[in-house]
Amino acid sequence: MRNDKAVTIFDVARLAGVARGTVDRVVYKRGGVSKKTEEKVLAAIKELNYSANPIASQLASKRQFLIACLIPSARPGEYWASMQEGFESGVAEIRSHAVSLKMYNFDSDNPDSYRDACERILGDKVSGVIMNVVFEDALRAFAGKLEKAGIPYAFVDRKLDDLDYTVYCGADPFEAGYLGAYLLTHRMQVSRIGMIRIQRDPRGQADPNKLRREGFMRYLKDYCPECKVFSTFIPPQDPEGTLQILEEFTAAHPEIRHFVMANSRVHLMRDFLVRHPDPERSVVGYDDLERNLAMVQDGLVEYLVTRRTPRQAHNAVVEFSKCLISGSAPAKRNHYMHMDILSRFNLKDY
Amino acid sequence: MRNDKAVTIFDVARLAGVARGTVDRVVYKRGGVSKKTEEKVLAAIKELNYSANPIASQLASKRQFLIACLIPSARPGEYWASMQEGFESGVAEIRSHAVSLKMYNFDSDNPDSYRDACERILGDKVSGVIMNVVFEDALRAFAGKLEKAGIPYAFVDRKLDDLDYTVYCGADPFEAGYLGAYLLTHRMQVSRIGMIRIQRDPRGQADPNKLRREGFMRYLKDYCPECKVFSTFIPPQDPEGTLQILEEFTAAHPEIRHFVMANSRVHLMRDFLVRHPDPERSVVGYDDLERNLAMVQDGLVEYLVTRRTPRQAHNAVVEFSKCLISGSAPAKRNHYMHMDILSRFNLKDY
DNA sequence: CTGAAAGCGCTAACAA
DNA sequence: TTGTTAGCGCTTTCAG
Repeated sequence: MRNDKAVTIFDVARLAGVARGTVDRVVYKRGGVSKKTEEKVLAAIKELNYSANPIASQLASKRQFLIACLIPSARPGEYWASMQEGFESGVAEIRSHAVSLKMYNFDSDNPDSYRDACERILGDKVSGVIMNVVFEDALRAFAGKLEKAGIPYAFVDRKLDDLDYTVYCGADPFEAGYLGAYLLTHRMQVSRIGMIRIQRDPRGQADPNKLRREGFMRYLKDYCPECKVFSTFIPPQDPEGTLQILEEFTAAHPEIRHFVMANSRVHLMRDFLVRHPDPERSVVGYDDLERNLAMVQDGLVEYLVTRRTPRQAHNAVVEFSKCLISGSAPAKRNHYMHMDILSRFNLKDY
Repeated sequence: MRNDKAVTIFDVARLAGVARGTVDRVVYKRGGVSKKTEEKVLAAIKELNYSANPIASQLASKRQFLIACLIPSARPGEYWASMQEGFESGVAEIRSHAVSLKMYNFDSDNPDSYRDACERILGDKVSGVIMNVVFEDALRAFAGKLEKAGIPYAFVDRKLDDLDYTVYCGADPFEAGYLGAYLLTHRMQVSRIGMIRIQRDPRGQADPNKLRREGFMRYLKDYCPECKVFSTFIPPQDPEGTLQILEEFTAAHPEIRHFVMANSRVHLMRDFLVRHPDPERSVVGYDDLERNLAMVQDGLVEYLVTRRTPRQAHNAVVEFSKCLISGSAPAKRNHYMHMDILSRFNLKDY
């Protein structure tokens, strides 16, 4: 089983009666080989069960791959920042210096800055692009251009199913929503739930948490049909305003003790929760931002539903790189990640 | 930041005014270099911020590493089988053909077969050993011999803290126990818990789940001090006997609706649970065996506390290999894994 | 103690 | 269309 280790390109060449260069041409489908020789080589490869030594290949070829990462800019600790971390640890894993990354950040509230970043990518002649779904229409236009230019692209976290992406790494948002509702309600009698949402200035942006909310509502329909959900919207950049809105909301609905935030910013509730302690209250949030984890640690959030954001990104660059390096389609195109449940007692080492 | 990519051993040699071979000797502390030259080389390395290209290094050195895996033999689907899977996927990740694995299985009920396997390893002149803790005394003796022979070893899952292992990958069993008690009791009024244990023929075997049980009890002490735990023991190889014991146990304690199995075999309760359905009952188990996952899927077990067994093993061989290849101590010696909570609604893609 | 040189298995440019 | 050859960056043996 491990004796195939000895099989080199040289053995194949000898058996096929050709030069090493020719074998190489066949292996990498570089063309310029007669049908007949190709068959001989292929036969020899099969017979010897040859597969190229990636180490040697790496060393000899000075090929460089530049992967463009197209994601919103973020401050440290925000969602997109941990995604960026994941990208970087991904290239670290494929230790070969053959792959490098370039960030193309844009303002997630500004489609023009997005289009701008796309243009820069097209101008830079990168080998591939990893991205998320933010502005759907602009994304479709960009993907079209990439395909025309023969540049492959991959999705992290969210994807558009009908596009011709190379790989995808992410979790099912509908299921995440479903799970969140389970965690918020099981073992309890819950008749009212407060759903806190974020005021957004959409400008063509796809609603990023729609599917999560749908999953959440679906669970209720399936298991707590009598349960009612009341929503309110808070301004993400305005702690004062947020506090006030939450106070008004809870004053108007004093019977609500169960809250959910389907977006990644349950930490925005912190002030409110700290000021109005209530042992009967239960809060479920999403995503493994530092500040969210701290909420769980401090007992303000009971459950956090998440997948490892950095790992998702990490996997994406690893898988995508493999495709680029090998020049072939991935063994598995869609990599769905398991959803993690985080509580106060399994937070360590996450 | 990426321009250090150009720095080769040649640059260092030139700057230090020595031959490449000398630089190599210094880098790998192979000795035979005068203090003075060594300093020059070290200075040059620091100045250029040189670090060896692992790809080239790999290719040039024909070193081979054979890692011995010392774990109990297992049938497919059992705990040790998934650990073995993880080992194998680990070597697959370090694609370099420099590392290979050899399994040394023993009968987990038979210390003699264990000692036998140890002897075989010693005879085979392996480069390193990955193992778990089963027979503590015999293990200590073996570890001593390994140290004497200069063979490094790593632990997966469980470890003995006072031994001089190279790396460890696993999860904290005490915490796992603590978490399990939380999941079994929170949001509920629980005053009695049934703990199902396995009848074992110890013969010098360390009790593998002691710490888990301690963690479990500790949680109760901290959060449900009035809660009482009743134990019973079932025979692992005897479904009839198991059923009968469980029936007797529950007949004797009809008020118990909360059960825990701290070992990896909650699936042994399946028959009983199926025959005596009870929507009020709650069961918590451990470890991600296929058959346990099926119990969760079928609603027989409410929560499973686990870490990815194969991943643990996978990480162990990857980390251990890195140490072997680089010949140096690991950056991080203890790799603690986060504990996963598995429920019916986040089972997919695990 | 140190330098020189022959590869490791593969790629790519150049000849033929 | 195919063969030849000079490296990739490092290790290791053999002289000196």
